[in-house]
Amino acid sequence: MNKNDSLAEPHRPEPRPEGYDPRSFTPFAVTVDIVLMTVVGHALKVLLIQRGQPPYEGAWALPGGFVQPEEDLADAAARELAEETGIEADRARLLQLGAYGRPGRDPRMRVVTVAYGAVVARLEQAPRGGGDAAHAELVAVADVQSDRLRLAFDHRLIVDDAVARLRSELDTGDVATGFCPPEFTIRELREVYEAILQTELDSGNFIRKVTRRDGFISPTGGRVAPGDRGGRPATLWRAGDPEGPGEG
Amino acid sequence: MNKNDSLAEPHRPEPRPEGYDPRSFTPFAVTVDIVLMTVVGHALKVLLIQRGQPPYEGAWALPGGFVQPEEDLADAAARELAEETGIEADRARLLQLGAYGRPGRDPRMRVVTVAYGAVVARLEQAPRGGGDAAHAELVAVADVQSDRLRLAFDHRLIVDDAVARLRSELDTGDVATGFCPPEFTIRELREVYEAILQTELDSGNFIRKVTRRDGFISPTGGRVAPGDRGGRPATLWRAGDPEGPGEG
DNA sequence: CCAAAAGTGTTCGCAATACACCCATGT
DNA sequence: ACATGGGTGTATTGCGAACACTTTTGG
Repeated sequence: MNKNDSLAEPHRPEPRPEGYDPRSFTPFAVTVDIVLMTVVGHALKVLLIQRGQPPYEGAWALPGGFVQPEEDLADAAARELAEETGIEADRARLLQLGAYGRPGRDPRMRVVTVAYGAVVARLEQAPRGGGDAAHAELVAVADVQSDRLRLAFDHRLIVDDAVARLRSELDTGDVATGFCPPEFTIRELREVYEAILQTELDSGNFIRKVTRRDGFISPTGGRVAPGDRGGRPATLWRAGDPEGPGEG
Repeated sequence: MNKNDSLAEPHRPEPRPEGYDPRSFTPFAVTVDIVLMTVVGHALKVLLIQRGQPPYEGAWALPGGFVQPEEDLADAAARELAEETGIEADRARLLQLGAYGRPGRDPRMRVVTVAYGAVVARLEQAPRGGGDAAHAELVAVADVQSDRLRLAFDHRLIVDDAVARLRSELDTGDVATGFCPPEFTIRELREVYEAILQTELDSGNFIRKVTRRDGFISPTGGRVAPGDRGGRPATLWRAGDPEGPGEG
């Protein structure tokens, strides 16, 4: 607390209000961690990788890796996403969640990680990326939050924050359509909401709500054939404005 | 995009899904930057420091500094706040805004900064901290956003993000009371809203709105004498629940 | 008594909810 | 005909905006 005790501070004589002395700093490792989320059936799932070596051997961890020397944080997130899952950034929506840097969060070294949420359309099974045989799996968020799974580092915290952020952005942001394929029915969109919020929503009211929201979704003109048991064919929609920015 | 081209990557042979190889990483400088915000009169203000040396000599910058080796990010923010402004963390509300790490954002070196918003009760003049004579000033956010002031690094972006976040948290979070002293009238609280949102709010409706919100404010029992021109005396309030967590 | 500021009541319109109802299809 | 799912109409309710009104003070 007191700025006069200078125990473990390497080269930092005193505070510099004009910024800092660029020659004297303690180096950190900076990584990005990806919270890849998708909705399968009635469950929100997150991609985790089971660790095969210490620390936290056997525990589940978020995919991630080092930020490269000449790379922006968002670019690093996109690259790690592609490398570790095979999903190119244009198939996912990335949003920064925040930075996590508690000392000791990685027992090996001082690491600050910047967490990114990645929203992708229904993945039925965990993608295999990078050409390695690590055990990646799409895990229900409920299993994480009920402590049925042991998560490495502070990744439980990061997942909790990601889910909270996702819920809060559902009604205001454009995140929800990211869980749907390029063309989708309102039923699919509603099931995304229901999986994330863990509630049942009234179909009719939901239709009005999302169609009224300006610039949120727009009809493609197409329709989709009903299922085996009949029913009126559903309208197809895409994210964003009719000719607006997005799917062009 | 292809993991086989390894051009500018120093010691990173291939992606490691189990996390990363702790021996091979590129070191970053990690700093915290503080967006100290306060409401003075009808204006939202932010604390900036005029730089006396290159780069960005003469431009205005956010206070901030390096994260220490054994320090959490939030602790670093609290320490920098105290060192550079003399404001102890218990007088301010700190909230993490996000990480900024574009390559080249600091021409001297690769720096990732974690920005923190700090909300404090009315500061009439810029606090002087740290024992140095740097020129610190409380600047109207309007002056920043109208480009009347030149900001260093990507600090304009950070200020914009901070203000946007502040506005969005006004209606849901507890930020607003942070701009008020420990005991305050609803008029003071309303003036905070008006300064931040740049609107006029109906007094009567505002009273109902904030008093109805659960756990937001509670009466202290005290009243305050009216001004020179008379008027009914106002009730005094404090943040949080009656005996709840906060002011005790 | 009048002005000023705090706080309450009253009305109106909008938006969310509940739910009935019609539409288009398969069997 | 009937079941099934898509979509609209309608009544109710709760909340916020606008604003009139009451309360409590100073001059």
